[in-house]
Amino acid sequence: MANQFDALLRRLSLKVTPKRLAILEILAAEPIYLTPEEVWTRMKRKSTRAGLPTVYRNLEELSACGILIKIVHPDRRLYYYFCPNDHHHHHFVCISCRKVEDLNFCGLDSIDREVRKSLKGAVVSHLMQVYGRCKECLAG
Amino acid sequence: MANQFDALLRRLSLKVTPKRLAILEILAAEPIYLTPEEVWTRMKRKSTRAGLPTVYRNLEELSACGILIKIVHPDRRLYYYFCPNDHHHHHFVCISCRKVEDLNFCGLDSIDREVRKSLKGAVVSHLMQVYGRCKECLAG
DNA sequence: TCCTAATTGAAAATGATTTCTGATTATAGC
DNA sequence: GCTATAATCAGAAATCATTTTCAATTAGGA
Repeated sequence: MANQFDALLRRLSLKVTPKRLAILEILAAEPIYLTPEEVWTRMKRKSTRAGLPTVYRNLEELSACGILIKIVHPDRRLYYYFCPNDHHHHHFVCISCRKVEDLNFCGLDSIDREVRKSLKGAVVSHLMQVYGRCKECLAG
Repeated sequence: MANQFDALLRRLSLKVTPKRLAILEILAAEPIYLTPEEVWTRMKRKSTRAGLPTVYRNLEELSACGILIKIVHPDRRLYYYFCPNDHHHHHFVCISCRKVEDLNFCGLDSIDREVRKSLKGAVVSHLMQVYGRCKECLAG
């Protein structure tokens, strides 16, 4: 199996195309949230040229089936995509270098309990992003 | 003092204009996140006609100085604005009726401690939104 | 009241994302 | 391997929330 994502795509009955593999390789290579356009630029560098709409479509598809995580930038109206290697979806995002680090802490259990108890509602999903500066950016 | 926001605006050295007051009144009247366009529509109903750019400008300004809270919808690429009456910025947002309720629980202290200790980074800001169905929508 | 800077409206611009169309390509079945 | 076919693709054009521009108006201090 030339590529680690080959089997993953097949399992999800998505065709294994050079574009899809390139996108996944780029995102798997750096633990950073990238915009569709940044992924596209990196593809050109790797001489896997693709149309921007293709990049958008694939990122959307791959995040829809759970391979990638998609977030919105809270200030600019942009989508960012990230390839997590584990299943923990809470991140510390450095506002300088955009590096992503995992947060071991997840307060969702307490939140779920709180919503159920005092609001009598039901939690469907949640979004938690913590922004700051990472160790390296604080030093530099 | 004809209007409760009069003094607030003066304190922030923002001119007290009919449009600004109308926007604040609309948002203060319902505990719901509204899009700029929804605010604009409600202004027309109140016969305080304003241009859409004016609504955008004011919402941006008012959220910049902390009177309003601005979030991005995680799926559609829209801005939502909300007028909090207290200072607690964690919300439970009903995905059916869009009503906003406060969450007493805030895990930021623990997160801050975690980031400082194990990542050696510094938290600058955070975004937590919990989506679900409120009591009424669960019943209806 | 007058002056000046802030605010506003209307139209045009922006820019990320999506849609459309007609090629191209991966893969299942032979 | 070969073929059929459904998925995928590129490029151009469209979409649409938001922003900018600029001339006209207005709020608030002097």
